[in-house]
Amino acid sequence: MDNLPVCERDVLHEETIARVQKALLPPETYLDLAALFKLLGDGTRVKLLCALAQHEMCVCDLAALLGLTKSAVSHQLKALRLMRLVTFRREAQTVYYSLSDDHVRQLVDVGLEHLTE
Amino acid sequence: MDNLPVCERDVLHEETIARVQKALLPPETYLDLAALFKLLGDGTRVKLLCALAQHEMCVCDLAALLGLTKSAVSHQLKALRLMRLVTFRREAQTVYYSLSDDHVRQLVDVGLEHLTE
DNA sequence: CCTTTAGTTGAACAGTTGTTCAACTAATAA
DNA sequence: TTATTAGTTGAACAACTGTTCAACTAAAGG
Repeated sequence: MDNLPVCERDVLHEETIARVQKALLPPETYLDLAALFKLLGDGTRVKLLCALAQHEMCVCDLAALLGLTKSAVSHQLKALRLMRLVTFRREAQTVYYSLSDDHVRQLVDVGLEHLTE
Repeated sequence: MDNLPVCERDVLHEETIARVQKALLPPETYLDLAALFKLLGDGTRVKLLCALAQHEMCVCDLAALLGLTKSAVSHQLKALRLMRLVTFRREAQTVYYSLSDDHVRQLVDVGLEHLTE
C-alpha cells in the first residue's frame, strides 16, 4: 500500500466523506457483522437454520432432511454454534440443536421480504 | 450419491422430519436467501452498505473512505446492484450510489443486536 | 479533434470455504 | 469387557471469491 489506492487526483466530496466517516462504527464491528452474515450466506447453513426454526433436531435428523453426511452437518453446526446462532442439549448419545434466539428468524424474514418485494 | 449420505441405520425422529420437511420453502428460495446474505458476508461490502446508509456517495468517495481502488469498489457495487441492494444515478462523469430500500438497514440492525446482546 | 477524469470490465492469482474421508470421542447395551 | 450408534474433528482437495492490473467506455473541456 505504498502508492495510494484512492482516487489519484482529488476526493470529490470531502465533506460527505468526513461526515460518513464519523458516523461509521469501529472497523472490527463490520468484520464481526460480516462474519455473522457469512454464516447465513450458504445454502446448507440457511436450510439448517430454517429447519431448526421449525423444531429442535438432532444431527442425524438434519443430515437425513438435507441429504448430507453427519460430518458435513456437524461441521456447519459447529460454525453456527461459535457465532451463538444455535445451541444444543445432549440426551444420551443424541445431541439436539435449536436456535439460540429469535435473531435468525428476524434476519430470514427481512431477507425473504427483500427477495419477494 | 450412490451410497446413502444419510444416517446409516435409522432416522431418529421421522415425524419431526416430515413435519419440518413440509414447512420448508422450495430449495431455490434458500439459495436465493443465501446469495443475499453472502453479499452482506464480506467486510468491504458491509462497510460500503453502511456508508451508503448514511449518505449517497460516488465511487471515488467510497474508494477514498475505505482505502480501496475504484476498481475494487466498482466490482463490489456491481454485485450489490445485481441483488438490488443499491441503486445509482449518473451526474456528468460521476455515478452516485445509494441504498435501494430499507432492508439493508434492517438487516444490519438485527445483526448488530445479535452481536451486542 | 485530443486530453482528462470517473467509472466499468475481464482475466488472473492468491486466499478462503464446504465437503469428504478417516479416525476419533461419548454414551449405551450386552 | 466389547460392540454399536451418535456425533465430532483435522487434513486434504476442489470450488469459489476478492483484489489487482490493464484495457476499456462515458462524459466534459479545451
